Amino acid sequence: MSVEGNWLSPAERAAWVRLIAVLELLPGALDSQLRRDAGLTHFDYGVLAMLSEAPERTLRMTELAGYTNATLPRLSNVVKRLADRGLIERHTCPGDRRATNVRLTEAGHEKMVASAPGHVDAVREYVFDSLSPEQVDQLAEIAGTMLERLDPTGVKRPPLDPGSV
Amino acid sequence: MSVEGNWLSPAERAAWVRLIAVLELLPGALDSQLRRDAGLTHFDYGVLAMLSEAPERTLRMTELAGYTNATLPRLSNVVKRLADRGLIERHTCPGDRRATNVRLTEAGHEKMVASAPGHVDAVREYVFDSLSPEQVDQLAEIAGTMLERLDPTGVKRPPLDPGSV
DNA sequence: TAGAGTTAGTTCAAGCAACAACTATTGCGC
DNA sequence: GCGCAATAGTTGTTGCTTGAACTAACTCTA
Repeated sequence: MSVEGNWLSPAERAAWVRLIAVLELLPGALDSQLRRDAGLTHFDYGVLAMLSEAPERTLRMTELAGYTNATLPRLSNVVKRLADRGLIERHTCPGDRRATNVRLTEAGHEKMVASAPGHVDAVREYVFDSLSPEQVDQLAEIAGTMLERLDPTGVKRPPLDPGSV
Repeated sequence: MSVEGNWLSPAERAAWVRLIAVLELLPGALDSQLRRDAGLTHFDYGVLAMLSEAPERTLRMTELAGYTNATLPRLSNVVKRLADRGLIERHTCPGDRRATNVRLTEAGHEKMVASAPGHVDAVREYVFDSLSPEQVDQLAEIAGTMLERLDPTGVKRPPLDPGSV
């Protein structure tokens, strides 16, 4: 590139090219597995997973958008499609009629139960099987640090209850 | 989720939810900066960067697709758009008339020189500024390990010359 | 209790990506 | 040499994401 100035160091560059490649390849790999085995996008799966952990299996659109790191328009379309398939329901909130509560249906819950194991296997295969326990902790630390820059307000982090995937 | 079986450990789950969030947010953040400041997608930028490091600033389509982790149809469209803007040129390879050689033009090189510093700043801001040198090495190691699972043949790794971003 | 401003969500147009089908060129076997 | 398979790219269709309006509902203030 021959541009002077504050360039990346060799160590940073090595980390960067690999991170970029992971960013490009991992989402596609996860999408392929879920789409093939469950007919779901990885993002769809995340929506269902968040709902399945929420109290009453219900969340408000804005809250759900925050947890899934999505914009509201994007979530709106995804939720519409999932509702058409009967996996979730939409109810206007009685208290605030601007708001919409999204609820996981029984069919949606069964879908999760059926598709989760295969997805977990894929996550293990692509990510955790080849990492040492120390590396898992390092990854959590590093990704958490990045998140504080990417989402400084921290709005977009779920309660971190149990069992997300 | 209440599904028995080989679930993720708490440590793995902590790493996973953070990694997922980074996967969702970082590409968008990089895209926004480049689109706003340079009128380029992050993928566009990667294409130009790869070309700027190649000998003669020229690469074959298939080779370039490998380096940028893209499918050939996707690259074909991107290259067409970049060529329309005068940033690259396409030449049928004299030796093998099936093949297309893509070359960075002088305008394309100037575009890189103009937009690289701002992009590097963004990369620093989102990723490296808040990581220790040890974490940078750990990240390189971890991402490299994942890549071996995601791209076992290793086809998709560039020569790792100097100055990629 | 109006009116201004804010919040929640949907919809619309434009652009990009994935997958499949297609063309053109090359190389190999007989 | 002739024909078949493999290689290198392109094109076209469909679906999804994004960003910008737009509607509806709520709140705060005068």
